[in-house]
Amino acid sequence: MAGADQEKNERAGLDSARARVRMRVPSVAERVAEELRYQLAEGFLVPGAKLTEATIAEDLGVSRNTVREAFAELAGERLLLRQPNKGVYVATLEAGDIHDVYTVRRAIEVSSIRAGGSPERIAAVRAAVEEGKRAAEADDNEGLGSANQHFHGAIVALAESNRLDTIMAQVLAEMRLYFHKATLNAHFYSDWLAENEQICSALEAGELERAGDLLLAYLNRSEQQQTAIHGA
Amino acid sequence: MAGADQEKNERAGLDSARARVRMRVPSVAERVAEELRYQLAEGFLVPGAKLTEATIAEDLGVSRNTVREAFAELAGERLLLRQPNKGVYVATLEAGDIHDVYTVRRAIEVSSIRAGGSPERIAAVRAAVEEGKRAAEADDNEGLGSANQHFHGAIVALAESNRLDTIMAQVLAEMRLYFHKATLNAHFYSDWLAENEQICSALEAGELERAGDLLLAYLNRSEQQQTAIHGA
DNA sequence: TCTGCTGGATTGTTCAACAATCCAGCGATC
DNA sequence: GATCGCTGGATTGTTGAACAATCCAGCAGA
Repeated sequence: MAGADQEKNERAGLDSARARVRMRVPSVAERVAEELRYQLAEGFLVPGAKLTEATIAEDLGVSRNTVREAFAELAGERLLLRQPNKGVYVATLEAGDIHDVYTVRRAIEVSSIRAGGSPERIAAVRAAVEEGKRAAEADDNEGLGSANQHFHGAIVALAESNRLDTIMAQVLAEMRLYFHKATLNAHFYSDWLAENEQICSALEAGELERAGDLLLAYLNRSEQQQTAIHGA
Repeated sequence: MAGADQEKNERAGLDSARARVRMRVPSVAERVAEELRYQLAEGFLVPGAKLTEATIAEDLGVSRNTVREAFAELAGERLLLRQPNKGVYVATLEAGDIHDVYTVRRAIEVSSIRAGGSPERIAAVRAAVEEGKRAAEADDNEGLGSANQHFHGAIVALAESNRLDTIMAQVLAEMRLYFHKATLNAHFYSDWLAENEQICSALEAGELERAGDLLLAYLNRSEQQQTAIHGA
């Protein structure tokens, strides 16, 4: 979910014996942002809804200024839209946004898979594929969705780039917000479950070009489907 | 500079006759962020420098809370680093950051150029190349740097993706901060001036694969050079 | 030399206030 | 009846002050 944040206490340089872990105590503003992110992902807050500073502040028992800080963060992630002097609204799908999001995904996912990755990272991709299979067997729609996100997240993680990871996390958060569950009718799943398997196999076999092509084809098709469902 | 922001008043949907332009009056916090971005790009604030809220607030004649908001924005862009309870510092180059940044650039630049673009967008790339030539003739080091940034920005703009554009703008801002002028010794320039020309020609000729390969090679070499100069 | 304390400085957060802006409603006018 | 202008209420933008929490450097003492 908020996978974009937890790498802040990365310390490649090990301090002698025990690496002091720097006990992460999120600030209040961060916790507010986290809570809002959660509500957005879960569909409590639907696109277009207006968020009033005072209301949220009171609901969460924090100061209006703190809420403001959280808003700024989420606006930076494109989850909220700030309209000066009017208020902040949950982001809505504008014309071209679907294409835009998929353009980003094509860029970073295909590039990542084409460069390959360490065995551990590849294993993580495999794990996501298996996770999807298990969810399918268990008829767990919820689980299928997140398995798919894990799959694509793991692909980007191949590149071992913090920046790409956070970009991907943000894009996935956007997609969760826009395409919330509704569009995940089970008839899609059979398609990409098999396809993820294929992509993963190609990756494991070192056929990076083919893996990239398959992934690209998938993303193109997925964009078409989403565009067909929601407006252009 | 802050090319990441001005597209906020985009209105594809034209309102009947006169499109109301929505007179952009940046909020105070935004102006503070803008000022800091400027000072960062210009080298007034060097990596590692500490920014004290109260000081900046007084210097710019704004409230501490407002400075805080600006800090949050810049921290989101990775230009500042927030260390809880300690303060905010100008971002410094950590181990692996160079590779990380170039990984992002490879992903989005190569992907963008491989997909080609409209004639107008291609013309913009050409314009950046010519801008570089002129700067070279005039021995304008400053101009050479920004021409190069325009070139790579124009390449990403081929994809016509707001999201990719802002990502690229942020990456370029990071590079301005880290590699500020110092590393731009003129002997590099002859290299990539000719190379930009080649890439642009290939693009104009529709030889997208070749253009992508050239660009990729350039980015790899550039990464090596930067890594050689700064630490790993 | 190490330990532990302590005071000062800075950040994190809250609160209250006020200016600026927007919006809906409501007459007044043509 | 539609348009214009006003007005009042609500919300945002920004400020200033306050206080708790945290960090850090310096210092006293073992």
